[in-house]
Amino acid sequence: MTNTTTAGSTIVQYSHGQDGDFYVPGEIVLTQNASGLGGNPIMAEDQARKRELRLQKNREAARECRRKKKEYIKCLENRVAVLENQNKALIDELKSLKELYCQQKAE
DNA sequence: ATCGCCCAACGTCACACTTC
DNA sequence: GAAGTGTGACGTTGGGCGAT
Repeated sequence: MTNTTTAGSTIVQYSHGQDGDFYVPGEIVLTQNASGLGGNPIMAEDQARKRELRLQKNREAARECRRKKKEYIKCLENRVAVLENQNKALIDELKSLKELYCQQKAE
């Protein structure tokens, strides 16, 4: 599976490998940032490298964030199931206690 | 076969919050 | 206060599935 995403003026491609996703960087487009650095190619390259690093970290952070969210939702669903069972049991108990009470009252 | 719709997963951006 | 981190919002993609 491959994916291509356009974000602003950059093109990002990624694919699913055996060990998860691997990143295939597209052409790095240097816009006004490069000229803002006085056109220094080393500084621009450094900026681009920093940006790639930040994007990669954020990509992993987003994955982890989604994983945690899914886990949290599963936890909540489990809790709902447990509470529903408890509620059912308490209703049953109340019902039998009421019946017992009515029987004793009739005697 | 293909079209349209829905869903899950993804990457990126923006922004709030935390850490140093 | 700058750098790092977590997360909501958004747009994109591919796969599944029913209708035609």
